[in-house]
Amino acid sequence: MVTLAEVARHAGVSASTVSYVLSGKRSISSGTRDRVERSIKELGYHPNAGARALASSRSNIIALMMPLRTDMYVPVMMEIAIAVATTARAHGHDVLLLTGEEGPAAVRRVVGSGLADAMILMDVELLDARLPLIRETGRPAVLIGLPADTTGLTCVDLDFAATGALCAEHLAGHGHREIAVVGEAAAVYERHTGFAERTRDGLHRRARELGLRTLHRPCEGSYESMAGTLARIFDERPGTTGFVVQNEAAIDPLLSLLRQQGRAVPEDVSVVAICPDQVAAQAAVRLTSVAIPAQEMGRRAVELVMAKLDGRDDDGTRQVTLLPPELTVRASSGPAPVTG
Amino acid sequence: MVTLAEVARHAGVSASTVSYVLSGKRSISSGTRDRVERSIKELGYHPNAGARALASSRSNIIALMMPLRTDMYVPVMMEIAIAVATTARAHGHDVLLLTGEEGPAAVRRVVGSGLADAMILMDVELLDARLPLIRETGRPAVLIGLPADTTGLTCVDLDFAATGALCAEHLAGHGHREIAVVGEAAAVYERHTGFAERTRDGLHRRARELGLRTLHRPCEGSYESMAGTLARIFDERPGTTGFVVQNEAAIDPLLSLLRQQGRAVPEDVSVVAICPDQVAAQAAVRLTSVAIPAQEMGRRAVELVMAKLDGRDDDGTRQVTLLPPELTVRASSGPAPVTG
DNA sequence: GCGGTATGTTGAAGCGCTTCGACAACGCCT
DNA sequence: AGGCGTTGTCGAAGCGCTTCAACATACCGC
Repeated sequence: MVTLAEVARHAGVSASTVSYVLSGKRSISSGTRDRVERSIKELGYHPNAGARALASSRSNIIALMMPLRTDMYVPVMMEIAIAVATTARAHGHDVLLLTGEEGPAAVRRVVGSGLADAMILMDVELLDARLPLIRETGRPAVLIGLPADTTGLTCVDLDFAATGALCAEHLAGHGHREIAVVGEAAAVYERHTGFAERTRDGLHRRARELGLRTLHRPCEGSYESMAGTLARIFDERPGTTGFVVQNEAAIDPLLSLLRQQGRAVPEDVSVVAICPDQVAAQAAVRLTSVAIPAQEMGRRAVELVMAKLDGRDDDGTRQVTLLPPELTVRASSGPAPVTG
Repeated sequence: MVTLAEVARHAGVSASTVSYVLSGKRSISSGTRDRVERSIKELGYHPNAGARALASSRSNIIALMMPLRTDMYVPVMMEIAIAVATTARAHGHDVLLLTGEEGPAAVRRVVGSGLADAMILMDVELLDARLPLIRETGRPAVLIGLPADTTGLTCVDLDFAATGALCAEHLAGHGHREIAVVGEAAAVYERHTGFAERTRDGLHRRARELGLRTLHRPCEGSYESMAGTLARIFDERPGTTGFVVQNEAAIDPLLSLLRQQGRAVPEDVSVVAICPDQVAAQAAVRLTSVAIPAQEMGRRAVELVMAKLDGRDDDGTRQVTLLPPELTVRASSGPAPVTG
């Protein structure tokens, strides 16, 4: 392996000069810089990451903690992960992938060893066991998701309450009076992952203001469970004409079942989904949907982390970034059918 | 931050002794070991990763290179990634997540800087641009997938040729004579990601041996493209009674469309999918399928990497590990309908 | 032509760990 | 009792980089 010293010798300068050329922390005459850069290229030099981390106490790595759960919608996680990795690289950082498996201990390990300069946590629960650690270590961290108490924390998330409200408004605007919400799997609510509850509550509140009747039912993603859920919904509220689906896995089953039952979308029943645009566009009926801005969330999280690492900490204000939901009208929603 | 030296002082031993307690590379009397371990716990010591990497030229990090593509089935990738991370942790290693974005340069960077001790590459193409680098750097690497030329490389993959053959056998065994294969998106074949072609070829060969007529059609995952593909299949081969689906995204659309056309599964038409078990079990009809052992692939890849890092290199033999396919019979396949 | 400020470059001191060779202390054998 | 191999511990030399203080040089106004 080529070392900095060899580059220095080759270029006829001192090691520190090479270092300053690399980091740009000191001004260097363009002549020297050129010579050094040429030597670097010629020798195929790559700075040693360990030595760098040791000397500068900066690893240029940020840790991304992902859950292990399988009841979350995986493509969204993946999209966030990729956005995080891509954005981090654009800032000269790499991403360490941590699974939830180790739990809070992973935070301690990674922070304690100086392996990562900062962390991004996904799948945050309302009372997340990792939060105390994050607060006490004081290492830069950004959460994707919203815990119950956000004091001292920086969070990014879609504004799910507004998302729920937006869905209610859209359906109300088309004259629907009774709507059903196909929620996430029951386990998601039990675990108190905030987003599902915030969506539900935001939707309920706005629906009440608009005079809508709502019915909220959790649902596993499978075809069978969707069948059961749907039957119970129409059983309890035969007048239901609008659906909001939050569990992406339930989308295809729902559309299948509705068609099977002879209910046309959007003529008889309108459907609004909360899902990535790609999913909405590829479904059997092109779905009116509120997008989950996975990429944007990942990107923002990294930007916030970088700001902290660079010490431009926005006064510690505006700690919670809620992305405004955007509803795209496609082919699955329309005026409520004229009854009676 | 607590350092090794402080632990040593606290325990009344030398720094090297603490180091040897930690690494176990030298025998230590149980008395000393206890004292050191107690000090470590008491002081909350975590070895500094950078210093360790510098001194030992081992970072205890393995890099996982994932593609950025969106035409691959994401959940499988994710499952592999998580299995890799989990298994790596069990071996005391962490995982660095690299996206395809940087391309081959990422290999050079990560290897050159000593950031990672080894690499695992996913989404390997037949003529992958990363392979020459891998070969020349000589760093331990394992591919998930099979390139055209595997000399000097270690690979893990599902035996897709056998998978295709197995599907043909299953359908032939039930008396089907004309079968259609719904393949991956055309882009996947154009990119020459080996698995799709190997499945196709394996299936064709066995089908010919068994006297089956086959028709292979690539298919994007969307509902619309599946509709088009299906129409063309029945147009060209009205007698088709068996389907093999390789594109997971096409599964739900296919089942929907078949039902819509009044073709009952499995009475009129049998369907065999190549997909993760979970997908097969959750579909509208529980699918007879060949599982994609994502977890197993991730786990194996890490085990192989670890073997290389530990110098137990299995004589360099058995470089290619092909996992045997397993077909699970569920509710979507059965005897071919009696014609005439 | 002088003090003073920029500007460019350098030597040396670590960063916290691993690891090698040395060494003491302790049986054990003959 | 003397030499032997074993076992447990230590000191010191780095690993390759960053960064500080110091220095050399050039340039400015007066």
